[in-house]
Amino acid sequence: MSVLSGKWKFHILGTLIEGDKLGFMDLMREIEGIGTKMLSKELQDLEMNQLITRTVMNTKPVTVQYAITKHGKTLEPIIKELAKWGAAYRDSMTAS
Amino acid sequence: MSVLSGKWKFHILGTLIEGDKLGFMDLMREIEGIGTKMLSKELQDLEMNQLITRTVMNTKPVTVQYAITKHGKTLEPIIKELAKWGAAYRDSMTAS
DNA sequence: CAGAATCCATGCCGATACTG
DNA sequence: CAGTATCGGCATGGATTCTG
Repeated sequence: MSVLSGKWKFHILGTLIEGDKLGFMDLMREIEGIGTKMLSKELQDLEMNQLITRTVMNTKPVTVQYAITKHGKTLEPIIKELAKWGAAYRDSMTAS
Repeated sequence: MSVLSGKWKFHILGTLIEGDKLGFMDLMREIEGIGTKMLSKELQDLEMNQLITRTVMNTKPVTVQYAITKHGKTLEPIIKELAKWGAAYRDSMTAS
């Protein structure tokens, strides 16, 4: 299941699930810490695996929209669980 | 949530959840493909994060038992989901 | 059996600069 | 805006060997 490898895949998918239809810059802003290279690479991976779609708009400064596919949505419960678990995990660590 | 990074963490956790109390060799056999270095390293990671326990037995050739902790069990639903998803994903790819 | 140690290849991932 | 190109560091992870 190396489909979900990479530091950012889950985060990207999560962001895309919440806010449908996001542009490149939107993702950059939401994810915080990722660079253009990583983002575009991860995006390509996800597109290849048909978890997201990439749509180039015919506007002036050129915009692109990324969105979750039906297939990608099947990951929603997992991502939600993962997010919950992550939060709970952090809490339990506050015994520092 | 880089706690779950590394290629094998999920697989190890999954194996440990199904078959409670496994030795080093058991894991090697179950996981197939992993080497002693990776296995012991991942195991240490997981122990540090308190997801598994490591118990050294006082037997002749020395055996060690690894087991899931209560904390680790909270990951069970996620791992199960992930496994299901992985299977479904593979199926959907059989449109090659 | 359990694992640490060593050596080494791959590639992940980051910063910066450049293109359409 | 949305990337690609390039350079390079550092971590990941594999094969093999060695220890208690």
